[in-house]
Amino acid sequence: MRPISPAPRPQLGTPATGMAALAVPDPCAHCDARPVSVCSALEEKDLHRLAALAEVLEVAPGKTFIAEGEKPEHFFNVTGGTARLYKLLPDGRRQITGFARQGHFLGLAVGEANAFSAEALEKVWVCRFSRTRLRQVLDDFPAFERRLLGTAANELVAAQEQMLLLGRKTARERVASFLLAQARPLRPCDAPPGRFHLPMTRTDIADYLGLTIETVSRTMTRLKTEKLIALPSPAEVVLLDRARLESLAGGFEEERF
Amino acid sequence: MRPISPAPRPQLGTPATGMAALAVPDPCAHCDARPVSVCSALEEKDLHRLAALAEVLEVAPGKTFIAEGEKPEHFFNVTGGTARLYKLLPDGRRQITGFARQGHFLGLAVGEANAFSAEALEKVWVCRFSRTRLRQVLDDFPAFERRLLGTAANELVAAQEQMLLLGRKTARERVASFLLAQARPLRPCDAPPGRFHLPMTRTDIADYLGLTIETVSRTMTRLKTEKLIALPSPAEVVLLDRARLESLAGGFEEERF
DNA sequence: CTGCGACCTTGTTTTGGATCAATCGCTTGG
DNA sequence: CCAAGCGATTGATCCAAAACAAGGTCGCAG
Repeated sequence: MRPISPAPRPQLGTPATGMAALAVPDPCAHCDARPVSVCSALEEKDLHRLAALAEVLEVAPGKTFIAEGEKPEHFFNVTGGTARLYKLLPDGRRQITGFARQGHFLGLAVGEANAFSAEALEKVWVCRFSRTRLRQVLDDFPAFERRLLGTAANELVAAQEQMLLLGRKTARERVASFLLAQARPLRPCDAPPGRFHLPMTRTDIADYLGLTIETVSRTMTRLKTEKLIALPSPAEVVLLDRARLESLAGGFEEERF
Repeated sequence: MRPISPAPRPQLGTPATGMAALAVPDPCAHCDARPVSVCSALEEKDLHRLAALAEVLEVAPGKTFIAEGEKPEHFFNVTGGTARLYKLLPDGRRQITGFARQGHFLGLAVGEANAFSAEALEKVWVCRFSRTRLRQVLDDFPAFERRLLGTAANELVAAQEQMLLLGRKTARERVASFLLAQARPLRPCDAPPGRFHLPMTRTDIADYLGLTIETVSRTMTRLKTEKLIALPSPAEVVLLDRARLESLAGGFEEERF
């Protein structure tokens, strides 16, 4: 595993074309950690071969590029922007199962139907592979398959964490957990930013945390009045007291005053 | 993929030793479907080689064989019995993330710590591999790795379904979904039984569905008085009206009378 | 047989978050 | 400039499920 040196690399919020679409952020200089990605385990020569099998697409905000229940035709690597992944009940209740950012792999779904829908929150760039070629790709790139297994294992861990949140945490604990997760950098070794932008609406946050929009709003307001966070604007968050947020998110009893 | 013909195979509730520990139920005569399992994609000769790398263990009821937060030393294939998989919050709140039955694979966890604990509900038989040999096993058995990826993808789909349940379904819908899932046979092509045994307590069910024990009990009682199910004993369930249960579980509006 | 402990059920009260209902600020388009 | 529309916030009320509280049933050890 080493830097994919001379190839241009996409920045968050910029499109990526050709081979660059498969690239990922530079590994950390100290620990070599990178966000889990389709190709982060591949050598440069393999990247070129893989790029020939892929198409690069730009998805406009609000556009659905994976539809729950439909036959899976492709698999995707998100290279920029953010997408919401969700499931619906027949009466319209929605559960967002995750937000896909740069490096996220979509379409592992086995069987006859996609288990969820994916919709661009903001402009999204994806690198798309034909599903019929997946077998070929896996056979040709053993490192790719190994990496995919690692990706899936990571997602499974995240899904279990989310089940704990949805099944057993209070609204306050859920929002604290969410804000801390959003503050997590793409490369785990980077320092988490104290200030960041939320690309999703309050409705998205509510549907992700199993709450209503009103409860999300009230809870954020309360965290603000308690000086745990600041909200320069509804979509800008500043973490003012990370320690107390961590303790809240982890489900520790709240200290009494 | 074909039957592992002459090898003895474990029955639910019976121990398995030696190579049989790696075996799975007979494939369905009609569709060749089997429960997802470590070895269900392997040829018989590979099974023998793989068996040499594994130990067979019997886990007594109540015993924890994977502990959340500890360094993962092994990975497991459950060959009989049922285990609860759970995460805890510091104050003791518990979320059961799943129940592992015959064929379930445990320990894909990446990184330095197990993401959950696993505890035998009833007597459990597992086939255990040393984690340090995982790399070797994956390298030696490409079909194993492919199967593992399929397993992980299936679990991811189940986890997303559970997130929908925990985030957006009512108590009634959760219990209906749970009962139907418990009625699902190990081989998907088999007809689901109309009557089955619940190996877990009401407390386990509550911690799996994000409810309290009282709500689970009341909801089951109500389904019983409405003749959707019968409960010959607390642990024996008979599905009396599968269609209405499916509709309930799927989140369709309840029909008015 | 009796007493104990686990587990389950049922009744009552409480409450966290949902629901219903405005209002406020932006942005956009006329 | 104003109107319309959308997202966010805030307030008032409601309710599904939690919490609290008894009992009941069963299996088992003494």
